[in-house]
Amino acid sequence: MKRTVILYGLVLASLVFLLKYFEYRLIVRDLSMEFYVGLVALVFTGLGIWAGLKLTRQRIITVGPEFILNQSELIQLGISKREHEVLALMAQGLSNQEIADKLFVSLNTVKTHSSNLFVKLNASRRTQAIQKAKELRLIP
Amino acid sequence: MKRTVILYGLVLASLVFLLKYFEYRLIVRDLSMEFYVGLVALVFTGLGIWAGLKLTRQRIITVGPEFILNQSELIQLGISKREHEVLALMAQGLSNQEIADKLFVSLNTVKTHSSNLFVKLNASRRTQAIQKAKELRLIP
DNA sequence: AGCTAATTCATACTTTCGGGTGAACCCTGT
DNA sequence: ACAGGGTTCACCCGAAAGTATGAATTAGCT
Repeated sequence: MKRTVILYGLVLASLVFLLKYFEYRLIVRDLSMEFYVGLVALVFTGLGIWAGLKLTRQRIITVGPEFILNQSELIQLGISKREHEVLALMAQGLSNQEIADKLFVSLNTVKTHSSNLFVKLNASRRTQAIQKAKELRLIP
Repeated sequence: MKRTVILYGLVLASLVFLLKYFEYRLIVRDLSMEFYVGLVALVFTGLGIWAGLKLTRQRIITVGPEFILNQSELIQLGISKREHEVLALMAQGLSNQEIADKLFVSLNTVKTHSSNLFVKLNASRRTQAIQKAKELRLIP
């Protein structure tokens, strides 16, 4: 990323240098103006393509295993922190009792959280809630 | 893809047109040569970036949602076709009754299949089975 | 044809889930 | 100080899920 920007700057600088040189030759050898501009256009098009690909290649690689929490959807559905925790543990295949133990709360509390989750996610089963939550990128 | 190339051509053509116009102004108003060339460079850099991204976007999309069934693991665990079907429907958030209806079998049959699945996947809950199955790439 | 694995179904029983209701206790912001 | 949302917990009840066991049928393989 940084290297790409620096490289781009270097190429730009050297091109400015070449530009001046060609400008001199333009007067001396009377090269056509269109050719000169066309060359610049061509070079910078290639440069643009290269820079664009370089700058986005990172994203391409990290598309697979990357997880970005959809916070807006989380807010939209009104899912609280605790509920989100329960949802995540649910998706890992834990039972309500196991979730309760992990969060140091009672089984009933977990039941309340999950019940609220099902309403908010419009689901009637935990498996359905997990499926929907994954689609909405609420959990990895 | 095709549209991108055509669009690129159109932008190029209109830029040639603008070029001629500016060339005229250059003589009349004596605009700086460096400014003129800089403008062309800038525009074509942007154009290059845009074209490059457009032309490679197809690849980016198909990287993520690709799913390759892990057949060897499926055989290793001794999971049958029917069991695999049940597993897939399970992961979609369906209840045993819904799976039974979809496969035209009785609820008891689905229960048998799922019970066998849990043993083979070493899971004690359907959510756990789903989680493990996804890790092993048995389901998308 | 005979064997094996897969598929199907049933019955009975236990455990887990999910729905409904009510209530206490914090925080936070007005 | 009070309202509101979040968190916590309890009790009850019915539905769904999971366990165990047994058995009939079908399909593939030798």
